[in-house]
Formats: sequence, structure tokens, C-alpha cells
Amino acid sequence: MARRTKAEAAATREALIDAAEEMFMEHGVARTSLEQIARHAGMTRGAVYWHFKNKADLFHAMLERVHLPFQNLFDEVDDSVADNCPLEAIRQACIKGFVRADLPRNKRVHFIMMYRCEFFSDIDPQAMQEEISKDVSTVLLKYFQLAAERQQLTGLSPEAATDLFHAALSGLFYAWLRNPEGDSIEVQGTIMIENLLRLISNA
Amino acid sequence: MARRTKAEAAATREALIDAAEEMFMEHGVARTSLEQIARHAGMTRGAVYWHFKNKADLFHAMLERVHLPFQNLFDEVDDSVADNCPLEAIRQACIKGFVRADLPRNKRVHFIMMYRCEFFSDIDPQAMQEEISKDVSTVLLKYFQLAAERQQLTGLSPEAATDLFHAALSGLFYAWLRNPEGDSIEVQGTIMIENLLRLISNA
DNA sequence: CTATACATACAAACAACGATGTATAGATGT
DNA sequence: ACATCTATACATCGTTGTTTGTATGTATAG
Repeated sequence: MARRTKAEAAATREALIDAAEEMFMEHGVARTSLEQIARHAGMTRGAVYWHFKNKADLFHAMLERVHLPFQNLFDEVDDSVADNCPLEAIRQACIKGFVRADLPRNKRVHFIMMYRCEFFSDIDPQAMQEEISKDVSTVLLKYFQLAAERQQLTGLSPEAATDLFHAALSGLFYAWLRNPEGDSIEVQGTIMIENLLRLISNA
Repeated sequence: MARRTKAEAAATREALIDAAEEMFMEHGVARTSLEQIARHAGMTRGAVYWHFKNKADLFHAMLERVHLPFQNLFDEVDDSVADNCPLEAIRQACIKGFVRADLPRNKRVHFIMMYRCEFFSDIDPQAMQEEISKDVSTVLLKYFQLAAERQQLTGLSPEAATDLFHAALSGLFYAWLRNPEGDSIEVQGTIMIENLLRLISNA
């Protein structure tokens, strides 16, 4: 073996992250050694230590491949829809989110975050989940407030609607993650948010 | 040191589990050694290996101190209430559950399950959570079906109501767990389930 | 255009540590 | 005396981080 071209090195890096994902998924983060990851990618620890500082660094790289702020799901929603029918905007964004979550890599990584890793060195899944949670809540509140101004929210304050919607969303998400070979989240998720939106709107 | 009386030995055992809880909470299960647990309880690993087979066995013992089937929360609910006002029974049972969850030991152990442990040997937090989840869903469905028969459930099928209610409950639970020094779950929980029950009933 | 010097991309070997499980010895209730 | 606890000592193993070796790409100068 010896030196490869830039592109080949990049491919090696990706392959290592892929291998890490699969091993983390199967054996958990703490109980997976860098040796196992390297072997599973057909290399040695030398390659791992070349591309990553240590296991935590590799873990971060894995997360960065799937990270996406919640607000981005609204980017493709038509502006006039977002402005006039905020609840419809939420619906569309959530469905976009479901489709994204269903991608195998995304599901794997989130599963690892939830059920296959403890905190170690500077990795703190609890804090990461809390951050995501805050992000979602903030964005949801914005649209629910808009809906309230448009008299499209009945029976609940924007804050209460946010709390309820957010709880239902994350509860569904966790339940879906727990099923390794379960169905797409899109089907159940769509039904649930439509039920919920119907209940809290005056449509 | 040497042998103590039966009662003292039992106290030692409890103290070891207490120490394990605290160390697991602070450093995670995988990264806590039996040596650390023993020291934190003011003993040595010899005591640990006398009372428990290994770390997994100790972990199980910790879980058993807080385990409780969901149905039990309904035991203290008045029978006529459960039969005539199933939604009210759900409300009361949930609040009982919140009060129980708020107990420091319960919160700690659930927190460890969620955010401080990976699966190892025969410990599988994912499977345990799935089991609890099934348990809750089954019981909820029973009462929602009763409510539907009594015409107290409007706008949603018993199944849809169960899914939504269960998702909201677990989402709330996870969010609450994530806040280390956060408020009691009783306050927010009560508000949320009352909002939700109001939305799906014709009261 | 080619020679050579350097940086890159890994592999392989090494040293050190920490955790586990077990075996044993000691102390004390019953 | 015997069973029940608790401490100590030890042997083993896996993982980590680091260091060293080496072959190949790549840039630069002549």
C-alpha cells in the first residue's frame, strides 16, 4: 500500500465513516473499537488515525453527514402558503422531514444517537437531542403564532399547540426509530399530523 | 472489615445499587467501572462480586427497584369512573404516573436508560423501551375503545387516538427527562393531557 | 521532460493503562 | 464450627495513542 490520489483518499474517508456507522449500529459506540471499524472497512487503524483524531472525531464526522436544521424543511414550501396557511406549511415541512428521516443513512445515524451511544469525551447525545428539540420548538412556535393571528388556530394557544405538536412529533419519531425494520415514518406520521392539525384548526 | 448481620448486608446491597445509580448517571454505564462503584459506596469490588454476578446483573437489580406496569396506575382509579368515564380514568392514571416519575430515583433510572447506557451483554435499552411502549399502547387502546363505545370520543378512531396520545405522552416524557434539573413533569403533563383529551372528546 | 525532493496515505509494531474475573485470606455473626 | 460477607492480590485481555516504516502521488527545478 501507499499513497493514493486525493479522490481516493476522500473515498477512503467516507468508507471509514460508513464502516463506523454499521459497527456502531450493530455493537454500540462504546463497545466498538477503532480496530473493528478499520477492519470492517478493509483497512487498519493507521488509516483511521490519519483521517480522524480519535473515536469522538470520527463520531462527529458521522453526524455532520446528516445534520440539517429544522427550518430548512420550510425552504421549499411556497412563500404564499407559508404566509397565508401556516398550518399547511407545517404539514408540508413535516412530510419533507419524514421523507428525509426515512433515508437509510439518516435513520441509522439517529438510531445510533438514541439507542447505541452513551456520552463520552465531548459527545453528549442528550445535549444534542435537546438542541434539536429547541430548534424544532422555536420554528413551530413561529408558525403557530402566525396561524393564531390568521384565526386558524382554535382551542389552543400557540404555545400549547407547539408543546403538544412537538411532543407528538418526537414521540412518534422515537417509536419509529425503535422498529429496526419497521415501516416508513411517512405513512403513520402523515396520518398523525393531519389528525392533530385538524383537531387544533377550525378547518 | 468482615461479615455483617443480614440486615446490614441488605443495606450494603442497596448502597451499592445507589452508588451505581449515581455513577451511571454521572459517567455513563459503559465508562463506569465496578471499582468506581464500589469506592463510591465506600467498599471494594469484592463486595460487588459477592452481591452481583457482574455489571449487567447490578444493572438489572437497579431496574427492578423502579419497575411498574402501566396498568397498575389504573388500580387506584375508582371502578365506576373507569367504566363510565374512561377518558377521565386515563387522565387520573397519567397524573399518577407523572407523580411517580417525578420521584428522584425513578427519574434517575429512566434517565440512565435513555441517555446513559448502550446495550451490552443482555441489556438492551431499546427493547426495554419498546416493551414499555407496547404496554402503554395496549392499555390506552382498551380505554379509548371503551370511550368510543360510550360516544365520548369524537373525531378520532380509538386506534388513532391511542397513537396520538401515546406519541404525545412519550415525547413529553423524553423532553422532561432531558432537563436534568427541570420542573416536575406533573405541571406540563397535566396541561398537555387535558388539552389533548378536550380536543378528542365532545365534552 | 525528467529527476529529485517532499508531502501524503496508509500499515505495522509497541508501550502503557485500565477493567475484568477469580482465587484466597480474613473477620464476624449465628 | 460454619456460613456469610469483605478486602486483597493476581493474571489476563482489549483498547488506546504513538511511533516508525514505506510506497506512492505531486510539485518544482534544471
